Amino acid sequence: MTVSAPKTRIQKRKHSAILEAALDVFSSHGYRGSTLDQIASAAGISKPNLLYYFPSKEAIHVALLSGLMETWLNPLKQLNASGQPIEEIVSYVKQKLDMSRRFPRESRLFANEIVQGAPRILGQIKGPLRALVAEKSAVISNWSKDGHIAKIDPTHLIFSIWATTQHYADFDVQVRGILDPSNDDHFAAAEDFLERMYRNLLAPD
Amino acid sequence: MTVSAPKTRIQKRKHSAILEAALDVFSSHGYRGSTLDQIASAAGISKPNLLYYFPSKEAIHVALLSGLMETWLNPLKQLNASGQPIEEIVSYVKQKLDMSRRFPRESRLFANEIVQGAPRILGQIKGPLRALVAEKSAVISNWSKDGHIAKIDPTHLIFSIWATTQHYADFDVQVRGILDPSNDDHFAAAEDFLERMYRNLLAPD
DNA sequence: TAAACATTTGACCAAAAGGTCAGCATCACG
DNA sequence: CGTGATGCTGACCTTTTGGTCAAATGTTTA
Repeated sequence: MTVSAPKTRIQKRKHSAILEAALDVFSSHGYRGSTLDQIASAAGISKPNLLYYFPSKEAIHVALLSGLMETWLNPLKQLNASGQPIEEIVSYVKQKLDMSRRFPRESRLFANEIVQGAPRILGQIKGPLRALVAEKSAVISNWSKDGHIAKIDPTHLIFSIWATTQHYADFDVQVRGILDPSNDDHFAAAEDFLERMYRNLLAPD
Repeated sequence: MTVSAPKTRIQKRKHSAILEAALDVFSSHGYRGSTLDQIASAAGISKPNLLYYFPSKEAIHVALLSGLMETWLNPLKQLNASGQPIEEIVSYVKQKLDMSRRFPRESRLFANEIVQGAPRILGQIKGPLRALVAEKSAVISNWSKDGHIAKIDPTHLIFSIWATTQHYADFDVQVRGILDPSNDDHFAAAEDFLERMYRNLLAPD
């Protein structure tokens, strides 16, 4: 069904046009709130044509999620056990915040999915994500043990980084509704705040 | 239509039964993902009966959201300008975390709504919530100015508290998928972590 | 260029879902 | 205990939506 391996030029173009449109639609209305007609229309094609490239609505959603999972995990993968501990973590925070700024749709896509129980990516969470967090938690734990950073729970540290950075993408309307709407660049202030927070937290006792 | 002011005993009971059921359903599937049949069934009544008490699906959703908004804002309202600054803020963090533990459905209801652009409560966000945040930000700013706490951006402080505490309700499946699933009480560890993080952040320079 | 293959779509289908309504059941109260 | 108000439901309606299909159009290549 051309799903797994697009071959021709036209297939590649349509494939990515559909995924781009689907990202737009799914991220702003959630899975159930999105319709094939919306996605097709956003991609500039007809609904049957859409279903020529993907066998079902769910297949599009799954393709999006698993295709983006890698991108999403990448910053954490880069956390380097041989680097400067505090700089490594602060750099991770900044990268995550930057992803919220540059890829808010991707963040909201995952947020929508997870808030509703992650029915389609629970496996990825309990598998690769869990393993990655375990690995990097161990790295952070060692930094704690060696006195390079304060003794904190590494997993909850990671959770807090996800929460504080993704907040600016996932709850964007709330952030904008509360801050001065004319000021579009709340990310600079957010970065200052978060850098300070994590440096204070991590400074060894 | 009995919507605004339930009178009889039976109306009161059914009204709250419906809202309770709707909270369950809406919070786990989102607005579009929930059906009147699901809600009716969860409330133990028929769909026409449900529509006897509420004029529409949307009316139920709106009733839920606005009814819960007050509860949701309450902890922040209690932030006392005359109290001990750091203790006031730490206490706010603990209260918010406790709400995530005790009322995860309510948290997810709002999360679902806001991630999708808050179509039904944007007014409440730009109105009462914005005003409350402005008021309490001013309080925190004064504490900074008077040297009782570090000089940090008060609004981003509030955002970070919302993000880190609500994370444990909104992204519950992810948290459970990553932590040891047999250990059900990650809230204790979360509280230790967050208390430490905010005390370190707020300690005056 | 013509056969083989790929792409596209209008028309259609069945199921799901929000909502209506006429009439039956039940309750409160004089 | 009778009557008016309140509560309840099966049957039905309409719209939306995911998905199918035969036929038409476009592209590739021997």
